[in-house]
Amino acid sequence: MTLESSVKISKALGESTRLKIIKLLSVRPMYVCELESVLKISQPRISQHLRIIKEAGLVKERKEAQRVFYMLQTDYLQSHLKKLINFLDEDLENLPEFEEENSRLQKLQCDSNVVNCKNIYENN
Amino acid sequence: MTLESSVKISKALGESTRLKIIKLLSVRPMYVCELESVLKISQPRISQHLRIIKEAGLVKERKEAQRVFYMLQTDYLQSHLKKLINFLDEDLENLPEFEEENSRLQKLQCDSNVVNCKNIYENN
DNA sequence: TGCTTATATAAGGATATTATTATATATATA
DNA sequence: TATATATATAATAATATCCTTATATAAGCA
Repeated sequence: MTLESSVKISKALGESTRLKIIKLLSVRPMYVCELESVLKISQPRISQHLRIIKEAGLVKERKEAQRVFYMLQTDYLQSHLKKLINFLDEDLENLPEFEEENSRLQKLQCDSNVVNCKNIYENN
Repeated sequence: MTLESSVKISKALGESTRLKIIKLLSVRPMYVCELESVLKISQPRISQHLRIIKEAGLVKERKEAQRVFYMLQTDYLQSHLKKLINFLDEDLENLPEFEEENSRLQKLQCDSNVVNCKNIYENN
C-alpha cells in the first residue's frame, strides 16, 4: 500500500456523492443509468465520479452493448481499509516512504529533553 | 456513523501531508514544532492541516505552556475504519441516509426486466 | 439509414482546497 | 518589561474539485 494509492482511495471515499455510489454498488453491480435513476443526479456527474472511483481501483467496468456495468471491487476496498488499520500500528522504520521523517524523528529523540522547539528545529 | 462524519474522516485521510501527520502522531503524540521539524514543512501549513484533522475528530490537543501537544485518537480512527468495512456489508434498509435511494432501488427491482434505462428513469 | 438510447468527455463557471506570507496572541525568559 | 518562542489565524494567490451544459461516440432500433 503506497501513500499515494491510499490517498487516492480516501479521496474517492471523501465525497458524499461518491460514497453513495460506492454504497449502492455494494448492494449489486449497476448500470450508469440505474445509478442515475436511484440517485436522481445528472448522468455526467455520475460518470465523472465513477471515473475517480475507477482510478482509485475501486470499481471495474464491463461494456454491455451501449450500457456500462460497474462492479464494486469490494474485496479490494475492504482489504485496503484493513491495511489502513495496520498502517497505523506499523513501525515507521518499515515504511519506506517515511525514511526521511523517521531519521529526523530518531535524531529528535536523541536530543533527549525537549526543552526548546526552536533548537530542535535548527538542529534538524 | 453518519455519512457526513465518514466523508470528513476520509477527507482528512485523503491528502498526503495530512496522512503523514496522522501516521507520525500514531508513533507518539507530538508538539506542532516537532511535526514541523520532522516533516520540514511550514508551521502554518501544519496548523491548518491539524485543524482539519481535529475537526474530523482524529486528534485531541492539550495546551502546555506556549506549546500544543497533539494526540491521535487512534481507537476512534481504527473503529471508524472498521465501521466503514461493515458499512459496505450493511443492508440498505438499515441506513436511514439511504431511505430515498433504497425505495427507488426497490421500485427499480420490481420493474423486473431492465430492458430500457430510459424507461427506468422516467418511471422513477 | 435516420432516430433513440447510453455513456463519456470537454468547456465553463462556481466553489473549495492548499500553500505562502504576514500578523496576532499567549507564554516564557532575560 | 522587553524580547524570544510557539502556535493560530487572516489574507492572498494558485490550483483543484465539482457541477452544469453542450457535444461526441457508439450501439440499438424503426
